[in-house]
Amino acid sequence: MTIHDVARSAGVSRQTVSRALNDKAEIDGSTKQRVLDAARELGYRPSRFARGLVRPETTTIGLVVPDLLNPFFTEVASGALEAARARGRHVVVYDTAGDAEQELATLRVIGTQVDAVVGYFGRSDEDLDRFTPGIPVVLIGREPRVPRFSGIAIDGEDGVREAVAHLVGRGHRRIGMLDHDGRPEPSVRQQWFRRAVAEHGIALAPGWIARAPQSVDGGGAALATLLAAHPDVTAVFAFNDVIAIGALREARRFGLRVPADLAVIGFDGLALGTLVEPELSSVALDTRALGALAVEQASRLVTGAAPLEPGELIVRAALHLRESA
Amino acid sequence: MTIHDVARSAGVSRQTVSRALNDKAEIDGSTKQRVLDAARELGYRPSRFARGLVRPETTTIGLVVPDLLNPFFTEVASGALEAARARGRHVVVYDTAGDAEQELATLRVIGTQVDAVVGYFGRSDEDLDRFTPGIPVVLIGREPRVPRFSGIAIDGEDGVREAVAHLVGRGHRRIGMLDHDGRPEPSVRQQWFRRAVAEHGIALAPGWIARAPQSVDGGGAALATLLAAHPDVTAVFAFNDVIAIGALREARRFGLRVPADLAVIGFDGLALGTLVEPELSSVALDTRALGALAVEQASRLVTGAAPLEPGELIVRAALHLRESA
DNA sequence: GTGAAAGCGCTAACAC
DNA sequence: GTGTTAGCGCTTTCAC
Repeated sequence: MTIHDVARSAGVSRQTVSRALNDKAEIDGSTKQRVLDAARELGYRPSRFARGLVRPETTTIGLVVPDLLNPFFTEVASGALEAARARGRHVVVYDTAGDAEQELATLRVIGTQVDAVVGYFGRSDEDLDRFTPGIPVVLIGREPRVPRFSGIAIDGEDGVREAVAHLVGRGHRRIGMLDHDGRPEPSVRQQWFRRAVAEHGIALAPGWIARAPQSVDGGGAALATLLAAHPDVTAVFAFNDVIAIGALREARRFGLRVPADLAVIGFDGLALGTLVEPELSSVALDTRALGALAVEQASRLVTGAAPLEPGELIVRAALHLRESA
Repeated sequence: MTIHDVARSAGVSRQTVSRALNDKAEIDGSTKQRVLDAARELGYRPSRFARGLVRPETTTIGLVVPDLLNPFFTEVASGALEAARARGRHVVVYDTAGDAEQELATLRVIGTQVDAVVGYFGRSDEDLDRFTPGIPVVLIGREPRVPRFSGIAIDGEDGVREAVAHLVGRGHRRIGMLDHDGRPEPSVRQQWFRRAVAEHGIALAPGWIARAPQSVDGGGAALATLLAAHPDVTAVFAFNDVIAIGALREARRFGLRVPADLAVIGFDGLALGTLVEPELSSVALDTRALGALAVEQASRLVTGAAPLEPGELIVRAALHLRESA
C-alpha cells in the first residue's frame, strides 16, 4: 500500500496524491477530494521513513530511566517532555527496570532509532560509547568520562551543608545517613554529608551510614538497621526523598514522632514530599530542569548548534524546610 | 555526511561500508577496520529513515497523557512501556498538559510520526478521527464512538458497590462524593456511586457531590466545599486517589480524624495510597494493565494480527481496604 | 493544474 | 571479498 496505489485508484499521478495529502495549493478542488476519498477507501498511510528521508526534520531524543514509577524519574521525564515539546522534538522513553541486561538491549536498539540519548545509565561510559554509535549522549547526574559525552551535573554540596547546619542548629549531634546502595563505593551525596558534619566537629563512626535500595521499602529497612546500631540517633539525612519517605513510615512503626524524636531530611525535593505526614524537609533540586537541560543540550548537539557551556549544565540544590526537620 | 562519504574516505564501495557497519560476515578484517576508523573519524551516523525504509519496520506507538506527573498516568505509562519493550515496540510519550490546544498540536504531529496512538484524550472522537489519518487509535477508559477506534474499558461498578456496601456496613449513611470536574456532565463513576447508594435507600440531595480538578489541591478544596454544605458528612468516596489524598490532607487541617470522624475511599488503587497516613482505601484498578492492554491492542491493529476481543479489553476494579475506611 | 524525472541514504540482490 | 545495480516510498524540481 503505497502512494502509487492511491494514485492508480484515483486515476492521477503520485505527485498529485502527494499534493492532495499535504494540502498543497496547486491542485483542483475536485481532484483533491477524489484523491482523499481514494486514500481513505484504501486505508492508505504514508511511510514515516520515506517522508523522513526527504524531509528530515523531526529529531527524536531517547530518554533512558531505570524506573519511571520512581517519582524522581517521573519528574525528570516530565521536564524532558515539556522541553522537547517546546522545541518540536520527540522523546522516546525507555524504562530499563534498573537491569543491566535490559539496559544493554535498550542501547543496542536505541542507536538506530533516535538521534540522541539522554538519561540515567548503570553501564560504564565505555559500554555506552560502544553501543551509541556516533550520536550525542547526555548523562544526568553523572560526570562523563568520554569526550563525546555531555553531562548535567548536580551540585548539592551547599544544600547538604545547609541541611546539616540546620540540624546542628537544632541541637542534633547524633546524625545518621541512609545512603543509596546502588554502587559499591559511597555516593557523592555521602561525601557531601561527611564533609558537612565534619565541619561541625562531628565524627562519623561506622554504623552511622546505612545503605538502602532506592525504594520506599528500602528506606524503611535502612532506618531499621540504623536504629539497631544506634538507637540514640536523633536525626537522619537520606540519599533521596523516596528513601526518606520510607524512613518516615518506619519511624512511625517504631513509635517515633517526627521531628520530635527523629528529624528527617531528604534529597531531591519531590512534590511527593508534600503529600506525606509530616511533610518532608528536603535538599531540593529542580528535577524538571534536569530533564529539560538534558533535552536542550542533546537537541543542540544533534543540530550542531552551540552547545551549552559546562557552567550552564549544573543544577544546584537548596534546603527546603517543611515539617520533618 | 552519508555512507558515500565514508566509502570514499576509506577507498571502498558503499556496500562495503554497509557490511562493515552492520557486522556482516563477508568482509575482510582489515577492510572492516579501515571502514570503521573512517566512519568514526568523519563522525558518520547512519540515517534512521533510510534504514527504516529498507529494513523491517519497527512500529512506534504514541502514548498521549494529559499529565505524566499525575501518578495514575505514570502507572499507565509504565505498563505501556513494559508491554512495548516485551514486544519490541517503541513508545513515544506525549504530555498534553491537559490543554486542548496542546493536544491538537500533538495530534497533528503524531499522525506522521507513529504507527498507532493510544491514551487519554480530551478532544471528541470526531476531532481525533480527523487528525489521526488512518492509523489505529486506542482510547483508554473511554468508549470509542468511531468504528475505526478501539477502547480499553474500565468497569468499576462492582468495586464501587463494594465500597459503598462497606461504608454502609460500618454505619455510614451520610456519604458524599468528590467527583472530577473535567467535563460538564457527571462522571461515569458518579453514576456508579449514585446507583450504589440508592441500593441502600440513601437519597443524594444536592450538595453531596462536590466537584474537583484532578489534583491533590483540588481534592482538598472539594472536601472543604462538601464540609461547608454538609458538616455532618461521615464518609466520602472520591473520583480517584489523587483527589482522595487531597481530601485526606484537608481533613487533617479541619482536625478530622480519618477514619474515625471521616472515612475516605478513593479509586484507582495507586501505589501512592500506601505512602500516605492513614493508608488509603481504594477501589483498585490494575493501572499498568490499562497501559499494557492498550499497547497490545495497538500493536495487533498495526500488524494486522487478530485484535483482542471486547471481552478482553476490560479492566475491572475491586475494593482494597487499607486504613482510611 | 498536472505529470515526468530526479533523487533522499540505505541495503538486498547479484555480479565479478 | 568486493563492487555494481536496483529499488524502498516519498517530495521536490521542472516541464507541459
